[in-house]
Amino acid sequence: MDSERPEMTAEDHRTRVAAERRERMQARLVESALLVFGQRGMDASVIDELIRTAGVSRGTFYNYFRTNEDLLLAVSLAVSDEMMRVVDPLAQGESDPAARIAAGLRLFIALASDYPVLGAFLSRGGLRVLTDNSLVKEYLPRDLIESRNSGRIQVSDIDLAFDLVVGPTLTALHRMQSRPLPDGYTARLVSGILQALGLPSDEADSIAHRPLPRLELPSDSLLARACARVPQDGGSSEASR
Amino acid sequence: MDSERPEMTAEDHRTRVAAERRERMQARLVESALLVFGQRGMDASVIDELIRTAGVSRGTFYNYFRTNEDLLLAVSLAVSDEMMRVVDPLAQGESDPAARIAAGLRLFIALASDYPVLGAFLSRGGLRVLTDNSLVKEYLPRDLIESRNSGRIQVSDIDLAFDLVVGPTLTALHRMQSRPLPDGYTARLVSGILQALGLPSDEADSIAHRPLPRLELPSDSLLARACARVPQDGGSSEASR
Amino acid sequence: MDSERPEMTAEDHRTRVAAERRERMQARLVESALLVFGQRGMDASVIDELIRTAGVSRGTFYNYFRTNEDLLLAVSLAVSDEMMRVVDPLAQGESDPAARIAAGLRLFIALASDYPVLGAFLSRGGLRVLTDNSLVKEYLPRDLIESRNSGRIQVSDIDLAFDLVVGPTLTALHRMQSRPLPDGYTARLVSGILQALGLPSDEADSIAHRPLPRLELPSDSLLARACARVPQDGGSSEASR
Amino acid sequence: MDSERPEMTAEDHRTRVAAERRERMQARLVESALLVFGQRGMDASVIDELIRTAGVSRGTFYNYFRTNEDLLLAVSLAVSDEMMRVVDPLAQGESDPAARIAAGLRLFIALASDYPVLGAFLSRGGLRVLTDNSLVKEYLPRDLIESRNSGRIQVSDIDLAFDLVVGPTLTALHRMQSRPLPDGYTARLVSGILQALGLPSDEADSIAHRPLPRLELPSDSLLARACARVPQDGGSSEASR
DNA sequence: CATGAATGAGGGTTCATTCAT
DNA sequence: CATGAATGAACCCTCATTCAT
Repeated sequence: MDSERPEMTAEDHRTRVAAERRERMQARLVESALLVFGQRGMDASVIDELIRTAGVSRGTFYNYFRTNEDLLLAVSLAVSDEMMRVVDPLAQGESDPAARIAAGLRLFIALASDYPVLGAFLSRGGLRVLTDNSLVKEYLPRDLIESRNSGRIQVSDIDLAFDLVVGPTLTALHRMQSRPLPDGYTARLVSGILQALGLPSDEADSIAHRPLPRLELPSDSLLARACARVPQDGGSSEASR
Repeated sequence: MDSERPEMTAEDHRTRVAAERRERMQARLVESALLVFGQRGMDASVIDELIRTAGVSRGTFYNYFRTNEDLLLAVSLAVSDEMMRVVDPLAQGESDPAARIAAGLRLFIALASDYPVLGAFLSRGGLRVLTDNSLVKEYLPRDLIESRNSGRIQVSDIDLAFDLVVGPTLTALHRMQSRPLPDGYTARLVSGILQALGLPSDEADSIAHRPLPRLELPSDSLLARACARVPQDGGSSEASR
Repeated sequence: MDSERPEMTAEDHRTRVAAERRERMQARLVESALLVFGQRGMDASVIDELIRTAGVSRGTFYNYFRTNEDLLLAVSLAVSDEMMRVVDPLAQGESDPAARIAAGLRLFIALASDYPVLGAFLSRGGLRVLTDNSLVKEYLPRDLIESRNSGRIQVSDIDLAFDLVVGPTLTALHRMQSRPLPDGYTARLVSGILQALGLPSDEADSIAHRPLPRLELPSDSLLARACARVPQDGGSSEASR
Repeated sequence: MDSERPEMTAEDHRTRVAAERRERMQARLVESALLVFGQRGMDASVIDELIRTAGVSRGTFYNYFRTNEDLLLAVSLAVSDEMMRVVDPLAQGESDPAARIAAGLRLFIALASDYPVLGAFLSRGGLRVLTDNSLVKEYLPRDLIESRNSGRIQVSDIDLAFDLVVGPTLTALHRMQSRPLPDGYTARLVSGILQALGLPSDEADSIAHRPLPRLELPSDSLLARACARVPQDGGSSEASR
């Protein structure tokens, strides 16, 4: 992997180093933006605060993003991507689509709870951002459709099912911003959602309280790094699962 | 209330006329602000557009409101007030608290549907504004508590119940902004909500589909006047009830 | 002129006063812009310097002009307008079109010499601005055409004649910026121009040396006011006629 | 120049190769700058466009020029130099200084016409750049003085003569930017200039219409290479001579 | 030398708020 | 009280220049 012709190596090296630096800077900016959007909202004038948070010059920002919205888009994508990579594999462990939905929601809320920066971002962004998330945009409808087709849920209109699922979840994210969710809250919320979809209450309850696998962030996690930079740090939130 | 001493009458008259003028101006500003907030959101730069919409000078605005947020507050209060005056009396017709919640939600959504200006405003405002609304802040918890205490619903945590009710409603308001809700959507949404709260599905369905009284706006309605000033006017939306 | 109905008078008064204030501010800005453009050129970043020169806030500028070019246009128009109102009536005293051209050019150069602010502006603007001037754009072609049609000049191509006239004039404006034109320079320049157009040298000389009427600026003169605000003031320049 | 001591040769070689590379890079930058200045003017933000045009990195630019103005100076010098090397030898063929001036002007204008990149550059630069040009700054005054001293022209003030010559020429360059000069335009312009200087019209005409030698660019011509890189290429412009 | 990321001063523009008339 | 000109802080964005690799 190393005994190349020297002149190739030199150039390769330079190129690779440069690309890595660029990538790290981009990550640093996205990470800072996640913080700032969470604190000030998506419509705030953000650039000044961002570059202070990232410890970077004005010009640097514009070397990476052409505009405010560009940045928001990038953050949304990065967040979405990381959530999917973390939550989805765990949720896919369930073969029952209703259980999959339940697990996904609980993990999702747990993630937002464990990483308050994420919660703040999603809560601030509201439906606008939440709907951009692959987790919500891709996986949820897919699981809802499968649930309906296999008769697991009684709601035929997928849009309607979507509203019944996403609405309470978002409201919970919002609530979480002012104070941590009480013990068992999330499971009971999800149970309610399943009942709204037409599952019998005892079954909903049992599904919503199954033990959950442990969330594991990737080593280069955006969320982990972003949270590490907030003054009051978010401890673990066993309670909210 | 009127047979005063004659020499006072002239002054009284002047005072009363002035007060009425002031009131009318205030109403005009709030009405315009409702439009503008609905179109551009709560964080937008609003004042220029507002005074143009109201056909009023900059200075006049500041004679009535000290600041941007002041205005938002006033609009929220006015909206809240009118909604309560319209929806609540009708909902109170139900003696079953669960049915009262169902009727309230359906009327609420129907109102937002009939008066798109209201829908836009509430959707744009999200939980931030919705939670300020007396309808939601006062009446809903009251009915939820009563329902729980009388065993009509199985959710003991009122906050949780609140999330299960408000979340889907808000999501529906949001959905409505891009396209009218399909026929019967609202009733089925409310049925789902009731099931989430623990009602059996057949009972939830039956309650959510009961005939509704007709909405009647007060003669000096803020909503009616605001909607009358929008280019494409909102027709009646029987469908969404 | 004053015994109107009182309520009309009051409003009229207010309206008129406001309009006058606005007009004065606009004049002040244009006047300052004339200075600044003359000192820094048309492409310079001008707004900061302008508002400092005018002693006015950033916002005020934008209440009157939407952009840099807007301002340049306004200044060009104002300058053009004043020049026409000053120079043209005097030049029209001549019935011979060639003599009219000669008088116009000499007065034009004398004006730029007497009011260095104008000279700087026109010199800096070069053909771009000069060609926008009605004096040059309207009157000169008209007189050239008349001269040609009556056989006073031998150049049939009006564009060519235009170049032969405008070119040296502009160069003289440029020269004037570094040091005052020597005595009789302008007359000799104009004589050369007339010869270029085909007049015999003795006739050209005689026409170019005729006594000139005295320049008289309007009482509210933009040029006078602008010059009055320059540190080293431009004295009279008998020499350059 | 070549029979050095053998042990030095290797180093010499390296040195010479490096120097040549440096020279080629410098030429490439100047060439690109000529294009860019011509397209965007002297005051435009130029460096980004320049390095894109030259296909070179930011840093490289600063290895050759310390600043923007440095670059403009270098381009002016290079342009001036090439023009002199092309035009002057041909003009010196005339023994009559007036004819020399005429030939120089016509060749100058023809050059700007044949190589639109040059025309754009000079027209954009105006007197600021034109006056820096050796052609104009050195040769023209010399010929004017000789003409005056030998009684060929009647204008005693050399500055005045200069204005009468340079002014129309510059205006013609400007005109040429919007549309090609009509047939014979240049000759007639030059005839007018000679008349302005005091030559009789028939003589001026005859001098200005003498056949011209053909322009021949050096093999490593800056102009040729620059023009070759412009999308729509400048064909030959026999017309304008 | 070549490279291109980083810098930050500088200029443009908006908009909530004040205040003299 | 109505008016609308004036204000200036706050933002957005560009681009000449530097510097580590």
